Amino acid sequence: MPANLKDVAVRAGVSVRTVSNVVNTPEVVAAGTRDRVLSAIEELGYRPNVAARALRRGRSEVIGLVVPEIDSPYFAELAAHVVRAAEARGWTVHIEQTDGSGPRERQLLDGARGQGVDGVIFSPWSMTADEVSRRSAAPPVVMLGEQPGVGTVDHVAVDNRLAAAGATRHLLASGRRRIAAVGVQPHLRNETARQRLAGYRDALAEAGVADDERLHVPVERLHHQDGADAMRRLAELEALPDALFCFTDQLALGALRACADLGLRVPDDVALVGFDDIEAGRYSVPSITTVAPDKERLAELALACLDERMRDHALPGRDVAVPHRLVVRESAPAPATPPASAAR
Amino acid sequence: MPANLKDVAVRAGVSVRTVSNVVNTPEVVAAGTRDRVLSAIEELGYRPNVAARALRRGRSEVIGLVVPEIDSPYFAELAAHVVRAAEARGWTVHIEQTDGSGPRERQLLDGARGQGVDGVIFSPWSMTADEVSRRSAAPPVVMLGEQPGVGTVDHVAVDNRLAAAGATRHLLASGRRRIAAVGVQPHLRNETARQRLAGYRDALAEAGVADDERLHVPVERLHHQDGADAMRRLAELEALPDALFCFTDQLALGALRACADLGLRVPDDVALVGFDDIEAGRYSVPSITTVAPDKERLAELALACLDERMRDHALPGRDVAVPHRLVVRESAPAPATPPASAAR
DNA sequence: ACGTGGCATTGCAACGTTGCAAACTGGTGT
DNA sequence: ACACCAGTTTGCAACGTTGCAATGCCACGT
Repeated sequence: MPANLKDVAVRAGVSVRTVSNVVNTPEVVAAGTRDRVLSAIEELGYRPNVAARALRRGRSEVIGLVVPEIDSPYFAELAAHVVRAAEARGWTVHIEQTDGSGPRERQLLDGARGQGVDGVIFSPWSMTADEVSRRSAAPPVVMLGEQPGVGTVDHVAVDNRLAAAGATRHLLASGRRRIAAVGVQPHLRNETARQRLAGYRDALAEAGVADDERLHVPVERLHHQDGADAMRRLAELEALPDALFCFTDQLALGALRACADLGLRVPDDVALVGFDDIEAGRYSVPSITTVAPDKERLAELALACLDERMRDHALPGRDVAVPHRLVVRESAPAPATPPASAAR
Repeated sequence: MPANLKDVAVRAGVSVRTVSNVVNTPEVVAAGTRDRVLSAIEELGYRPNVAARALRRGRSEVIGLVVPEIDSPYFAELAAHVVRAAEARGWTVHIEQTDGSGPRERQLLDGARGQGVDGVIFSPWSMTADEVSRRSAAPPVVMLGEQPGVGTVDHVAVDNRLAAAGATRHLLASGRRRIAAVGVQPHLRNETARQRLAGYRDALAEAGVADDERLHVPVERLHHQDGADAMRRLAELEALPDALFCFTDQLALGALRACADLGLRVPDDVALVGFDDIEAGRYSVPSITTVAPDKERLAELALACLDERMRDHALPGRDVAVPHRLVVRESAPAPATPPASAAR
């Protein structure tokens, strides 16, 4: 049976309240008393009971991290940063997976209410900020990824449209003209995919390249398999694309695999750009050119938002931008290297 | 302010205790009363306060998952299974990262005591079962990975020695004779690495192949980079190895990348076998032959152990085996395809 | 000697829930 | 008519902590 405040108090010959003070506000306790209490704590191995503390204080110092799937490299890397940043604030992190299901997203968010989390970092798949805002009783929520309307929740994200345009421009600059967009999700209200498609179109329009809808490849999920399937479908077109802008690195890695199977050389025949800068893309052959969001910053900013929002529930929804950069690697090298078609 | 039992009780015109009964043991409440209470719960959006419940019951229905790093694909995939299996039991999962630091492992395990977790799934890096057992005040712990002594904690793992021997035998069967072991950790008490090395040696001995210590490559961590570094070091030997048994897929993927840089063909010049069966290894070029532990089963068995141990803290330490199989892919194909050296 | 102020310590109550055991209800058996 | 029983419902207390406000103590100034 673990020791409680009372056990420590008896041992140190002080009141329960004084022990509590030593634990929480040591500066108000006289040095002598403090030392005596600290030894008693040490001897008994006392640890505050978090349940009692949470009940009394009304805060648990626990936040929820709700993601589609923790085993997708992007979310795994993000989670690592979130856990580290949370720890720096003295918070612990509960992980929940929505498995990319809308109903489950709703259910988890509703459940969060009583689940003793002080706030939630939510990476939505199909829910929008509006919908989240309407669930009034829930604890503060910070959403990852852009959102169309500004509800009563914050959202923290890279400027997906700008980033996608940058990636596409990079491909255009190296002479590619038939650029596919892999990762479109027409049936879902997934704002991130929407923005990336918009950015892709911006860049095409800028360059005066026609936006060929046959090159928009929808996917169910964002796994390797979906990227591979997408590439195979593209290979069936009468004219092959000369580049793919994949909405995630995982899709790009899947497409890369399919290229190998199809006998297509990357980047010579097809250039690939991904998004997320996951570790695997740095070591693949060829390595993946990608849009790298500053994930550490993303996590830190999300927690900072949550922190403010926990202090003041009435805060209006905010829109926080996270820096990103294009990391040029082998799958879509810098323009100096023209595509094989131009070289011949 | 969220509704509590009292609010519901007032609304339904019953006592607090009856509402509690409806929530916890509906079968003892008369149907009429039950319906009235349920509507009140619905109307007020009542959710039990988990902190109060945990305080009163002495159980939080939260377990901790302590891993070196959640962003390593193996741990990410494992975590996904653990979270799903925990959810099926009505538990939530609290994630902590040790960053592969011994002191942090100890600190986190000690901290777990008061942290309101009912149990811990611990994937150790350098701590042994003996050490964990000695921390008496901690909640029940189930360790992932084999352990030398049987302390008072359970451990759930594949038979690493057997699995490693199988992987090595596969390489031997296809004619490889200079097989490197990548992932040795001599300075650490990492039992998993130890067992895999032992299995590798078993297979070599069996085949009458000398165990050349120059082919044991130590690594600091298990990242892609470490695998790539290992391969580069091996390439500096006077005689190149004709195969690598990498202790994790991530190391294998790193080695694969280094092979590309060194102009070595896989599997023609060098065959690769990994361990873990992470998703990325299924889509790399070439795909990675690997030892696949049944991760879903692993998670489920670990939780089952924890469950039993939570009911009976005095249970002796157990040793639970998880099934595994060798998945043959391109990086080390079946023996039918002899290595390039033999073919010439 | 006495009031004053600052510092250190304390007791009480409450957070929302559930274990326990008692109390109530209406119907049944004698 | 009365005791008894099963089926429902209830009140009280306690889990371990902390907010609040009050108390005790001591040295200082007048």
